Amino acid sequence: MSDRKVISFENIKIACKSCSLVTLCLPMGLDPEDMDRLDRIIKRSRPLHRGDHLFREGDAFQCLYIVKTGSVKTYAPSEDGGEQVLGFHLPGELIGLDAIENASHNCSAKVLETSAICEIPFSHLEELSISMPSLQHQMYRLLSREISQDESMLTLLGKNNAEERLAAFLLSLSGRFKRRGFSPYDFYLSMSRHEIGNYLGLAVETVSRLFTRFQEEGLLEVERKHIQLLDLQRLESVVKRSSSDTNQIQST
Amino acid sequence: MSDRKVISFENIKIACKSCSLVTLCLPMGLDPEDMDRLDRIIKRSRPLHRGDHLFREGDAFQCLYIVKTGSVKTYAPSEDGGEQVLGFHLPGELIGLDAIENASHNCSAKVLETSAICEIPFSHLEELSISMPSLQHQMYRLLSREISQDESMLTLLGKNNAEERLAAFLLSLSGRFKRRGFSPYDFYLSMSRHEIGNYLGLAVETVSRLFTRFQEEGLLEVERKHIQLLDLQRLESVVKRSSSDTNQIQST
DNA sequence: AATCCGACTTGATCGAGATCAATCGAAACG
DNA sequence: CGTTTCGATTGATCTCGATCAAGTCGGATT
Repeated sequence: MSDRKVISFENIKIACKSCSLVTLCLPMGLDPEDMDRLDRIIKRSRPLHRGDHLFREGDAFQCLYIVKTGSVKTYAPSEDGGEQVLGFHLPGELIGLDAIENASHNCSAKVLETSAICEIPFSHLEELSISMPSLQHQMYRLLSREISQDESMLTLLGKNNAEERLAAFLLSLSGRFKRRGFSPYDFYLSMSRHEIGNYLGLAVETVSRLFTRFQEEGLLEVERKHIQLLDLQRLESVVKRSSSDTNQIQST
Repeated sequence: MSDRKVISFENIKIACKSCSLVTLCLPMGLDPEDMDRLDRIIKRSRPLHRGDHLFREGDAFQCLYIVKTGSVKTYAPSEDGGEQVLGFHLPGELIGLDAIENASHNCSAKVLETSAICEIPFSHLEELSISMPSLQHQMYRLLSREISQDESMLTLLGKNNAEERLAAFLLSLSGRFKRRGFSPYDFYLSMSRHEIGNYLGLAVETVSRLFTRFQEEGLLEVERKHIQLLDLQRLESVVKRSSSDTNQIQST
């Protein structure tokens, strides 16, 4: 009990109510009693390591997953070994929502670095949400948010050029780090240039060149995976001046 | 009561249990009693006409909408008058799910042709789903399906070229028409070339040229908005041979 | 019937970003 | 500690689809 190692292992198994993510995670806004009930169905396994899968495309859908620490990427593999990266997931973010419908996963999820993950058996969660309106409401909200995010990603891919896409990506990470109490200016990328390019519909070389260019323009400092954003304002203006006169439709 | 006009008007206000869409719409799978309870909160207004809005970006979120007849497009307007088309919605499809989270719509919805629409006040629906587990389950399924669809759209935009995108679009329409009891081979497009291009991240001219090319190749017959798909198999193979060696990531 | 207007088509040209190729450099490993 | 490997960078070239520029066609208006 007084052994340091044991204590640090137990930290991983911390309950929701004591978890620093409680304000932006699934149990957000539940009253203490409801949070305890939810807490009881959540499984907290030992940490996963770089390259481990939470699930693979085609696996039976059993659980939703929440990143507690570390990061995860989700991607849709294609027959020929290629893949489309669908998202990068930071602490507090829910993974697997797209699997509810056909009861099997239609994407894979792989951890990008040593990560602690909470597992939530969906059948229990659904059961619980019948008798817990606030949890049901929270589920609707989170599902809806996922849709909104995918839609803005569709707009990014449909309307924005390479430069705007990368700037938007960096700003998204920045904002999410900030909300989690990390620096919005200074962080490490847990994904490769390849994965960033894949996610943004760009070639690796393009991503690499853009990092170089952004650095030359004084927007950021980059060294391998270490990123320092020097001018958020200007980075935002890179995204804003998007699609100014492309693909417009006259209102009919 | 015996007046033809009244009867035909009442047809629009047909209850879920008598609606031909019942097998692929929100009430799908509910038992008769539950279906009646749901039915009672659904509003069926008079038909809307081409160009009418169901809602606009920024509107307070009150209702979900279901297309009963006709078709609707959803799109995200941008300051400068441009827009990103997010989807085209056919009978039985639910609209507005992305608005639950922040209680206001973050896209607009406009009917493409004279359409009958069912309105479902969300607060009532949520209330109802507390005491109706099957409805809650159905909502989870539909929200999850929307996420899956957006994700495959992301893959389409991220990995597929113009030809593959248009083929995929036509096949998607074809399949959805088929499920609704319409011909999967012969249909009319309710959206313009502009809107198709916008949706697929392509210029109008590209869409137009592709229709011409597909016709030359004997894949389809096109005349204005009238489309006849002559070879679904081959059209599928156009989509399949996608992203064969682009943006692949070696499994690490 | 004339004309007007917007949707669509077709052709010519251009450019952003993909692809190809070479090199570098850091981490991993025997 | 040298060697291997894989990610990242940089340069050169090519290509798909955007853009620019005319036309064409059909439906609506008068």
